[in-house]
Order: sequence, then structure tokens, then C-alpha cells
Amino acid sequence: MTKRDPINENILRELQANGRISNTELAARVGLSASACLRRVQDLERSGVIAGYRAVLDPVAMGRGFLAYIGVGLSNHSKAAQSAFEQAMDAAPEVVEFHNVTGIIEYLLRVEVPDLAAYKAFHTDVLGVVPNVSAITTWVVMGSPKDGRK
Amino acid sequence: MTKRDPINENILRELQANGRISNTELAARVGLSASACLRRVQDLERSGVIAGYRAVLDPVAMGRGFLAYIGVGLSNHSKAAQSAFEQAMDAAPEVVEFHNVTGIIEYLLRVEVPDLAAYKAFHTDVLGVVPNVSAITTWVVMGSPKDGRK
DNA sequence: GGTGAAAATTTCAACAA
DNA sequence: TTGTTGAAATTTTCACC
Repeated sequence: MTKRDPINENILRELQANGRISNTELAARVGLSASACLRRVQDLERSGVIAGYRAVLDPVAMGRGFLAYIGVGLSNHSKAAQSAFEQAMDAAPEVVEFHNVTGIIEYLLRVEVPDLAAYKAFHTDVLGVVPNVSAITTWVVMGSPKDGRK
Repeated sequence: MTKRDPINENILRELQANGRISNTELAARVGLSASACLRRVQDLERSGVIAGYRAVLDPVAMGRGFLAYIGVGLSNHSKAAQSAFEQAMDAAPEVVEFHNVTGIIEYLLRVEVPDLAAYKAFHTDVLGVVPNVSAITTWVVMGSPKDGRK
């Protein structure tokens, strides 16, 4: 079983900061031998605590320099209307993530596009085309003083 | 200089999906020799297109099973009031990221905590203590049909 | 959890298209 | 410039203590 001890905490902290650190270096930092360290990492991977590894890409270089959140309400609360909306968002590459939330709005979208023009296009050509979408509120991100997931 | 050619696009796609793929395997997938591939990856790292690598951790296992977004307005728009707020959010581990946005609210926070009780505590003990905070709107995330950054 | 060693990978200098 | 080859240095990985 995967334990929650200080060494594993350290391992996770290091891997979150640098997902490509070598096992040798990681072992040294957490004070274990390479094999003991590897065993723990593999354990964390198998148990799902470590879900995977990702390269973090520069948004501007990737043509995603314009970031906005969009709150969306649906005028029709049927299961079918929700499915249609979710499928459309799933298929839209501009929508990096979206959440089903409590409150007046139903969904909160995170949209990443190259620029304002592309945002406008998304708004009219993608969002504007999905049935039953109402109450669209846009929050354009001007800056992110903190982004731990960057 | 770092080019934007199909091979680099593939490299970035692979590394985004699996940040710990071996260079050998990556080279095979994009159709290059290991060294040519490595040179490109190092180039992308140096130029900042690849900003880093991260392990993706399971939120529930990490005690962050409760996710909410919070819109915050400030009753005082002075530089000092903003700085104070930003410093407080920066220091709060529950706030995974926060953005400065356009619109009625000033900030959009992403908050991750173990459960509702912890959220309540954050709301009163952290947010409630920062000066000039007004107009707090909470959207509790009930589900995330898509989360490309997970 | 540590040791030791085999297998695999990383990394780079030299060279070719 | 961009890619390939070859080989040394380093790392990964695992059976055994």
C-alpha cells in the first residue's frame, strides 16, 4: 500500500516541481538509495497518486496567449441539452477545460486562443452555435499573479 | 532558433501527453534518430517553449478533492489594496492559481481543499480576513467533463 | 531499505547530406 | 543546417541480501 509519510511527501513535491528529475538525483534529495526511491515512485504511480507526467509548454509560443474564463448558463436544463453542450465543448480545442458548477451559471469554461480576434471567432462560431446557451459571461484574464499549475 | 515545423509539433504533443517518455521512444515516434531528437528537445527547452516538466498528482489522494472557483471584487481599487490581496492569495496554499480579470469582479481564484469544511474555513479564516474584499461569488465544481490540464 | 550488476538511456563529438 | 553514427557516461531497474 502507498503510505503517506514524509519521504513520499518529499518525493511528490520534487516530482511536481520537476517531473523529469532523474531517479538518482531524486533519491539523493530525499535521502534514499536509488532502488528504494524507484520502488516508492513506482508504487505511487501504480496506486494512481502520480497520475502521469507532462511537459509544461509556453502558452504564447503555442498560440494560446489569450486566456479567458466564460460562465455559461443553459436555457434548457434537460439531460439532452446538457449532453449537447458538453459534447460541443469537448470537441472545441479552444476549451482547455470546463467545469460543471453550482450557482446561477451551469458551466465555467477555460478558453485559450492566440488573440482577441480568435476569441471573438470562438464566441460567435462555436459558443454561438450551440443550442440552449444563454447567459454568457466572459472574464478576460489580464494577468495571473499565481499559477501553480503552469 | 526554434522552428515550428511538423516534427517539433509532434515532439511537443508527445511530451505534453507523456513528459517522461524516454528520448529513444520519443525519437522513434517522431521518426528521428535519438540524438537529432534530443537536440530538438534541448532546443525547445532552451528557447522556453518547453517551460518544464511536472508530475500530475491525483487531487483526492493529495487532499484536494474539493474544487471551487471564487470571484472576488475589491472595495478599494488602490495599488496598495491590490498588493495586499495578491500577497495574501500568494501565501495561501489553498489558492492554486488566481487571475486578474476584466469585468465586475477583479479576481478569479481556483481553490483546492480536502472538503467542504476546509472550504468554509478558507472562506472565513483566509478570505474573510483580507481587507477590502467584497463581492465574493463561489462556484463549487461538481464535475469536470474536460480537464486538459489535469 | 540497501547493494551490485545488467540493460537501457542519455548525451555528445565527429561526420554526412 | 539538420540528421546520423558510435561510444562513453549515466541512469534505470531488478534480483538478492
